[in-house]
Amino acid sequence: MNIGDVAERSGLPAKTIRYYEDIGLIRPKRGGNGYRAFGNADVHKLAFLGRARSLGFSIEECRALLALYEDEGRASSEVKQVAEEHLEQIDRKVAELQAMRTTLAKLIQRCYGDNRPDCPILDDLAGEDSATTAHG
Amino acid sequence: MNIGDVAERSGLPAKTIRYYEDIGLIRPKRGGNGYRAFGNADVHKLAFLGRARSLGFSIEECRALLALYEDEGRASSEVKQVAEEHLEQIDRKVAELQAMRTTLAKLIQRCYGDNRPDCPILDDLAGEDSATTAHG
DNA sequence: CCTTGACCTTCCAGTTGCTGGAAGGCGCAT
DNA sequence: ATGCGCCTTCCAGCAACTGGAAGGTCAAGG
Repeated sequence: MNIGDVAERSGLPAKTIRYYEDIGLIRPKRGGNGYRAFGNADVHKLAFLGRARSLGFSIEECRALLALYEDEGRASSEVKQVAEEHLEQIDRKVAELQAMRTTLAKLIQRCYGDNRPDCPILDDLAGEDSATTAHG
Repeated sequence: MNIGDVAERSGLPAKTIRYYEDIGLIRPKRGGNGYRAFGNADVHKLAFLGRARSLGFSIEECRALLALYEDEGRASSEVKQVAEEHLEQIDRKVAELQAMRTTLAKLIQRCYGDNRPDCPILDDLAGEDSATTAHG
């Protein structure tokens, strides 16, 4: 199978597949013409990676998950730990974004948004401590 | 004022301040020794930038906000629009993370996390369509 | 047989927002 | 003069790709 087919079947762009080979996530064979020659196992791995990435796992986490996947003797606790750490990471990120959201929404609400220059959003950013401020 | 003082007063690392000069967010003067010579206005701008960044505005959004801040004739609607677009961006990101979170939490819950190899998390990533699967 | 076009290859650069480090200059105290 | 702590510039690297240039390959059509 050539990279174009694999891209279609795995849902990943060809560029990304080449990149994944570069960083050692997959090791497709090569044909006599220099083209990558993928097998079904490669497609399967790539789809695995795509799903893991879509859950937000980093490349290194994906590498670890893939290794666990291929290790018949793994303990599911190892997988679970990777997943739990990632979940915590997500939760931290969500909390951070929610905090920003709260502050920003308050500022927006107080801004008239008309053609006059007075703006509580700018006032806040400028450090005028009116009411809302609660940054980083 | 030297960069060290400004870093302390603005809360931004010296490296970041130099970077902000590089990309044209600030334009401190220079003394005869080649050192940057900051004024209070620079410190103020940098603090503004720090707060905007802490609300998640991109550098380019910060640039726009700073320009609006310095434009006495601005309309607050312009500021509000920048802020509202950023708010929507945040909401999209939060939704994305929540979706990941939901899927991931379900998988984690179904994994025993013991020393046996069977693992619903890996099964899901491998594409075995049991129950939970719903990837991006 | 030759050309056309869609593939494939490699390599380099750019994205975002810094951060670290090397190599060297400046200013003050000893 | 020497040491220390500033300051300067420039180069590299992080994550995870993405775009594009320059060129090789392959199957089809004239």
